[in-house]
This record gives sequence, C-alpha cells and structure tokens, in this order.
Amino acid sequence: MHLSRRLRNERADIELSDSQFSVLAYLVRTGAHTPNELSVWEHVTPPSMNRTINALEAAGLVARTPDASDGRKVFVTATENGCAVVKETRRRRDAWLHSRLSALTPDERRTLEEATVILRKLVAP
Amino acid sequence: MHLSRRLRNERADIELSDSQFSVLAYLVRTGAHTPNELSVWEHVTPPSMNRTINALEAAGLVARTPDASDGRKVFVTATENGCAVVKETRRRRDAWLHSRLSALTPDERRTLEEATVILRKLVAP
DNA sequence: TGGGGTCATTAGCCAAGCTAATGAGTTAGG
DNA sequence: CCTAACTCATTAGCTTGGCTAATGACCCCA
Repeated sequence: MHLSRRLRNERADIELSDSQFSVLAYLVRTGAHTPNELSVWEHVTPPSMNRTINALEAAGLVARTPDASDGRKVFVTATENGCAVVKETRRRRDAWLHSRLSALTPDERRTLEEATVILRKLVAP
Repeated sequence: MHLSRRLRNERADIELSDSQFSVLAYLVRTGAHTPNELSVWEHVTPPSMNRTINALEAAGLVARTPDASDGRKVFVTATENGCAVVKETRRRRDAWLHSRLSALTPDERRTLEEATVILRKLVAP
C-alpha cells in the first residue's frame, strides 16, 4: 500500500551522519546498549555519543529505557523504524556495490576478497 | 645541532588536520596552485579552502604570491618549512606502515598490491 | 568603455567533536 | 548504617572545518 511509499519518503527526509548510522546499525546488529558502551565502541566521548543518541531519538530511530536494576543506567535500543532505515540503507548500498563489482572479472573479485582478509589482519593484528 | 631538535619540537607543536596535510602534500608534490584549483582538487568550496590555506599560511608552511599576469589570481606554494613537514610526516607514516607490512608474507603483500589497482578502477572507472 | 563574468576573500551558519561541570544513584569502609 | 568516593548520563560551552551568501577587485569582450 502507500505505507511503503510513506516509509520511503520519510527516509528520504532523514539524512543520517556517518556516526549516527554507525550507532544505529550497531544497535540493530547487537541489541540494547548503554550510552557509555556505545561511546567506547565508537571511540568518542560520552557527551559526543549523547548528542548522537539525541539526534537518533529525535528522529524516532532509537529509544531510551531506564535500567530497572541500576538507576544510573539507560538502555538505548533501535525502534522498529530504526531497523527499517538500516535495512533500506543497506539494501541501497548493496545495490550500488553490486553494480560496481559486476564490472570486475571473477579473478579481480577473488583478489579483493583475499585483500580484505589481509587488511583486517594488518589493522587489528 | 640543536636546530634539528628545534625542528622536531616545532613540528610536534603543529598539529595539521587531514585536509591541511593533504593540501600541503599536494603543493609539495605538484608545485604552485591557485586557491580555486586546490578547492576543486580537494572537493571543497573555495571559502573552505581559503580557511585551510589561512591556517597553513599562519603556520608558515605555505606562502601566497600574486599572479603577475592576472591580478585576481594568487598562487599558493609550500615553503621550505612546509616541505620539511611533509617529508618528516611521510617518513613517520612510512615507518609505521613498513613495520606493519613486514608482518605479512610476500604473497600477501602481492595480493594487496593487486587489490589497490582493482580498487582504483572500482572507485574511478 | 562599460557590463558581465571570474577570482579571492569575508561574514556568518551549522554539525560534531571535545573538556569541564553537574546531579542522580550506587557501593564500600569504618 | 551511613557517609565518602565513585560511576553514569547529561548539560554547558568551546573549537574546528565544512557550508552559503555577499563583497570587492580585476579581466575581457562588444
């Protein structure tokens, strides 16, 4: 129906920064985390992460819920809408990547695949 | 003498942003350019490039010289000091990279080399 | 010789990082 | 058991490096 159209339009409106998308995708992938955990994961300071969370929350893509067992803590989770944004963005990225990769020979693709393994070793040995 | 020590200290003081270093290195590599040319090369707007040039000029790493044949234009060139900064930074980067690359097998290094060629094709076909 | 275009630059906005400070809540030591 | 120290999240306010709009000098063509 026109719900999917609405979704598209809404997403077109929303422009996420790299760090915002990164946090959102991380939440979708790994579930709820506290702001502190997120700041460590993203290598930014807690206030910076707080700002990122605020933006995502204002856009309705994540929600804060208090931790029942520790009043200081807060859990941040991706909303249904947030999951949808990640899924759709990934779909578009994959489409782009696929169109570029299809211009390569199978041999070239294999070389790239091996390279990613080596690069991973290089950066985090 | 202690001139080299002073150089090091001065360089330690100076913290160049990525875009500043990129412009400086480009000038060292390719000689004088106008601000406009630099902004096109770096994919930023002329005012942004102007700000970058100002910072480099204030640090004594580049100099502006008017174009004799066209009063609107200005040439930006790396100073001797700017060349030294680029050379030293490259030296340190190369040292780091070399230490990481030497942990790889020759086969792995060859794979990486081939991958860079393919990636270049992929990004700018 | 004057009017449209090109260049560098200035002014001022915004996003996203940072440090320092605050306040609520937890925990450990006496 | 209670207080002092710590741990979170959050707020306040700074800095940097992008941006657009505006300005002023200058070139060139008709």
